Amino acid sequence: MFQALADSTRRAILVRLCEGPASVSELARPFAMSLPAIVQHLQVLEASGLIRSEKIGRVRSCSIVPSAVRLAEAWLRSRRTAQESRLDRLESFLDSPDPPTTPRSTP
Amino acid sequence: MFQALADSTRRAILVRLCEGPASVSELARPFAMSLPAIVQHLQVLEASGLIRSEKIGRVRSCSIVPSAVRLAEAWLRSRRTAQESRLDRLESFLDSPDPPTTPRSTP
DNA sequence: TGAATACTTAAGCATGTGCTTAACAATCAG
DNA sequence: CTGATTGTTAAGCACATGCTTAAGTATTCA
Repeated sequence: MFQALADSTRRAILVRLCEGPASVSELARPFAMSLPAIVQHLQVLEASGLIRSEKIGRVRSCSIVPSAVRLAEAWLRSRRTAQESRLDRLESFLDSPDPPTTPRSTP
Repeated sequence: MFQALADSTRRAILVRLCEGPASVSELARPFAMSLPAIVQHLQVLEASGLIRSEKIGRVRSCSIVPSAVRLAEAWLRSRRTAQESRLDRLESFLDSPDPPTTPRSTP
């Protein structure tokens, strides 16, 4: 999933899809890149679960999967909060003027 | 940055660093991988801004940069909320029983 | 000083990734 | 049916990535 997010073209496609579903050629339009290249990016995005797509007639409509984005977000948040709560514990330890567990007195 | 997050070894290193700073060989210990390989991963992580490191004597101490993690998180959140607010607007549009801007009557 | 520790640098290699072109479906419009 | 539109498949190529080993450098300790 982070692998899928690692490419700037794919991120740009995601940004576009935030505005609503789009077809393959619609997604390809802004890029100076062949259509098969875009299709490959879409395959990576779909394999990662970040988007889904459905083919109706000859046009494939792609849309974002918010729950997948939320998943990546949650991973990062849990890393960050783990780190921050560690800092908080350290801070409160350093701030505590006279911890009862420490026999030494503050000079 | 997402590029740096794309590798599972690097993500595992980040998870480890959430528990506090660590030296290079300390970070390398859990992995069945040569030390230079780990150093390369650390270079990628540091170049992306996700970690920083400082060499004291002969040991390099690495630690996480929470603000960078927050940045990646914010990117994902803004994508997700953009998408969700779009859905909300659609929903409220569909729910509105009689929009005053629409001249047609509901049959 | 001399050996052990803790990295660092450099070179090389296998595999993965992002792109291309060319050729092939499949569907819709006239 | 014809031909334009929309996408798909396949092959191939250049470069990036993740690893390795071998040979350094710097720092600490006995």
